[in-house]
Amino acid sequence: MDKTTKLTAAAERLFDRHGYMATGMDRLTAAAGMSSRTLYKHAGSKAQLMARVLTERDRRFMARLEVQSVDALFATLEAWLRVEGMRGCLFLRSRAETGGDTPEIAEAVAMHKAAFHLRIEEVVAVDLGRQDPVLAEQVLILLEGATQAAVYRGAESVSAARAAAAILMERARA
Amino acid sequence: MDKTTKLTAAAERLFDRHGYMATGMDRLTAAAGMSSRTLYKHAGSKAQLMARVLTERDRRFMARLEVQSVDALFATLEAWLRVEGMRGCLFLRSRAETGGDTPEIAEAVAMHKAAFHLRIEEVVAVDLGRQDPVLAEQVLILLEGATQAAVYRGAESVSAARAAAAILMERARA
DNA sequence: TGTAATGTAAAACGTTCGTTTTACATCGAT
DNA sequence: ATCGATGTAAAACGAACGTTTTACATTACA
Repeated sequence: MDKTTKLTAAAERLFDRHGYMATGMDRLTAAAGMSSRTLYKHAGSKAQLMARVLTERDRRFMARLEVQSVDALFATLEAWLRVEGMRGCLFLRSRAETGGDTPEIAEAVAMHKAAFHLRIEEVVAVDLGRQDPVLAEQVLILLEGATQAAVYRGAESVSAARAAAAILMERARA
Repeated sequence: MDKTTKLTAAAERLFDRHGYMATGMDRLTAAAGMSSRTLYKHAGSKAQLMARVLTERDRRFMARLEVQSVDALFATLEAWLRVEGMRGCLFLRSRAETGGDTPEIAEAVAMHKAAFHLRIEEVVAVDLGRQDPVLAEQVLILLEGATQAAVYRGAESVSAARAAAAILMERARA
């Protein structure tokens, strides 16, 4: 396993579990199994490491969202949350912890959220046979809400969101 | 204005704007206009200050949620977000930044979210004339989702969530 | 065989962290 | 007039922060 990959994976796990700011570089070196010198050669800085974790996560997450129906979006989210854990959106969390003041992180978050929004608009258009920006916004809100609610309500919140989306889709079709 | 109140208000603003961990005590003393000695006399510790900010915010927020209809919940949320800013849920953010490992904070968050959930179930029951746990869960998800989406989509996300809730309520009534 | 790259282990950098302490001022109630 | 409470200003605490450096080992290729 590549050193950089191992580092990024370890960082993602620790950032998610303990928070970005609360995760020190010593904890990272221990988890990644490398010296701080090697870590900095691959990471550059903590901010760059955070940004790389986000772009890598964006790649993995968006790959899963290549589906054809709104219902499949929720099925995908549920599987994702069960595997990756339910501690809230790592993108918005990074933005909140840095106050949006770290350019490389703010940019990675903005890119992801723009792609996320666009993908949902596309899936809604395919599923519905026409564009519907308001409905897409509602689906986005249900996905964000399920992610957020799952933190304290558990994975069943995705089922509730899924059912709500089905109702909205049904009504939009009629 | 009471010293403790002033401190709590300043802390809430800084925690929201820059993040909990990224806000140092020196920044707090400057913003609250008091020496560190006085600050610690009133705050106890940073964790206790965080917990107090949360319980105080819970009080203010829940007071606004004393409404009789689901639609009013969204009207209230929109007004809240416009006044208080849209940087995500301060409760879940505190939990994420501490990894849930600080008991007093984890407890404050749990209390708030339990009260929040209960209030929504009550409002749904009043509005609908009967209990509907699934619908209440969906309204909760729409409220959480609008709060989260508003961070990058703006306050109009609340309007979209509000319209979605209206559709779900209408269908539940039929 | 030798050299350049890549790694580790560990100390050290200066800064900032949360918190406590020291020394001194102000002020209302007795 | 004084005592106790309450405040400020500022230094100091040890620990942890992100980052760099020093000294040394391993490996791969010319």
